[in-house]
Amino acid sequence: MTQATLPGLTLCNNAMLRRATRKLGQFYDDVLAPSGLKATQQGLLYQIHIGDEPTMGAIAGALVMDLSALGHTLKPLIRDGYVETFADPGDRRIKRVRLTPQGLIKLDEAMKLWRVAQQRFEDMVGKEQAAKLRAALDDLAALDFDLPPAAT
Amino acid sequence: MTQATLPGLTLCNNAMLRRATRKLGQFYDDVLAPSGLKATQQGLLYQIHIGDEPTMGAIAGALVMDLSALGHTLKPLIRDGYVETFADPGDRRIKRVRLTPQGLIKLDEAMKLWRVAQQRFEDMVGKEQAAKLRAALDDLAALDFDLPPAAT
DNA sequence: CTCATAAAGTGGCATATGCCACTAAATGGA
DNA sequence: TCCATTTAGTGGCATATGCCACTTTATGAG
Repeated sequence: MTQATLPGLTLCNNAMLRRATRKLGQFYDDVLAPSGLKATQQGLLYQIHIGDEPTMGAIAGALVMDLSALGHTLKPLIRDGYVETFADPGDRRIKRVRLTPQGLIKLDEAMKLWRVAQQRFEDMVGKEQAAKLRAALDDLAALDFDLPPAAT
Repeated sequence: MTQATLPGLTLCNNAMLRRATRKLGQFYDDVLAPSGLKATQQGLLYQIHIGDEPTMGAIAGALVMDLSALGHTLKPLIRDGYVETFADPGDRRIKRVRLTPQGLIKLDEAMKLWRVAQQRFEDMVGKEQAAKLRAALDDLAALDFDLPPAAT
């Protein structure tokens, strides 16, 4: 009960991650603002771009994101004409995604700004440090939390 | 244009951070589910708990969160009777926040689950590694991105 | 004391994300 | 061939977060 000695939330891996995400998100968003895209949208356009007309599921998987969340996030981009979807000819359950010409132009524009943000970030924390952090985060995203005990 | 050689979004510090946050968030949320709280809510209740009837601004600052976002996030917790607010007697612009008795009970319940998640996480990535990650994320949240060039 | 300005929140609007219940389409038997 | 099951998305609902325009209080000149 002596809350004077209670540890801060600095001990929670999840809370720290969210907090850092808010901070960095604000920074990248600020730099990307002139393009009219949020950092999340730039990242999503890029992910679509580097794929070969990826399916919704493939994108969601790559981004470790819920499929329905991806669908929601895609809506404003489709509305604004940056992205379009089409049913896979071979399997009509599957919906594929691609950038429109406008989307490609917008992505180029956003990438220029992204490089600025990325560079400024790495100038502050150090290229090495940044790479190490990304590697750690990559590992994190790949973890498999299932099966609590799983002994034997 | 040869997208075959385009680097994955693995290079974007921000994207990696968000991705890891989604992953870890799902894990902590899963473990906390029996309490009915999301990990963000548990973290917020805890932050309020360790403070001395903190002001909205103080909480937002500690969590590196927008003040209005905090206000929004607090609503369901107030609605569910876990948190209550009251005007500071000395400065009526200031609103202070505290847990209700119910909120304290719920926090205890959630903390038990949180420890399980935290422990399982550290068993997987290693206590050392987790601490290092948190430290890095803490530094990140403390960065000051203002003044781009700032030479001379 | 009076008013311009700063400080602290609120509300509205928009995106980010998740879960769940459903629908549509493909698949694997019987 | 026909149906139970699985796969891929959609829509609705709820929380997480931000920005911006205001409203309410304090404060600090004058």
